[in-house]
Amino acid sequence: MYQPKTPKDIRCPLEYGLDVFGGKWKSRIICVLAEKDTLRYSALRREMTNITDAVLAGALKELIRDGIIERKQYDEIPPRVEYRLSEKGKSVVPILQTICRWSGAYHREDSTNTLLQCQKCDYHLK
Amino acid sequence: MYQPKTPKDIRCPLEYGLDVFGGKWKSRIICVLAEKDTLRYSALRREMTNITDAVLAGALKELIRDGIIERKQYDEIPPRVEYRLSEKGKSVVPILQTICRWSGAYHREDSTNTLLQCQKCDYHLK
DNA sequence: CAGTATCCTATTAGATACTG
DNA sequence: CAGTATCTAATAGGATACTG
Repeated sequence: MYQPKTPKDIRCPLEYGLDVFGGKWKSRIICVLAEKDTLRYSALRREMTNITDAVLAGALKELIRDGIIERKQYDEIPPRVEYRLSEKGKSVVPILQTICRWSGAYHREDSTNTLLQCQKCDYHLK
Repeated sequence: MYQPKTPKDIRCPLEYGLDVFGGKWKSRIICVLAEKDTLRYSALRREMTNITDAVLAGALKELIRDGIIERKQYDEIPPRVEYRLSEKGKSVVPILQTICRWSGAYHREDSTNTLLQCQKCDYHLK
């Protein structure tokens, strides 16, 4: 997990937003949860393809801290933890779709390297 | 300037978009150029407050490569170079404003640490 | 003036092993 | 199962000096 020594100088709302859903994994996590609604930790990791636990757990913590996703823990054995978007989290989805739609015109898929979870995204863009 | 060894796995339009205007400086540069229209290198650096040449020049190169800004060089002495948003660059401004508007509800300014160039942004949010 | 070149640090991301 | 603890690697970002 990562922890900056200096508390990150976020100096305007725009920078705050880009920090909340920027980075390599956060937007993917939000997209997957937007589609699947509720996922257990292991299912979420499977959807992400190639993320490691250290990185996934770190990203989830930040998303929880920023109020984007909610974590619900069931005290069972074996343990069960479910993740889903909060209302705030759901409110960023249209923004991500807007970015996606804007980029769609410029980012032509080389077909060898496209995310499965973005087929939904492409569908919405038609 | 920075140059990744592996060519960055951008796997969907969303990731492309976040790459184009994400990072610490790119969105600021776009905002400043959206407001000032055309700026020389030195004026742009002045607007950014605390950016170094190495970092500014690197960010500008990426923005040019991605077609967001245009560079016009006048062969004078002393040299003059002007930067401005391309049409593609102008088309991202509404997206940045959307993010800004979304974040505005959550990012409460601590007033000690707010960007000058975001006063315009705040103005638009009223 | 408008950058490059070089070196350095901080942060992000990844690999691997381990645990309640 | 759902993580944490460590360690390492890659990269974004920064400081400083220099140049056509």
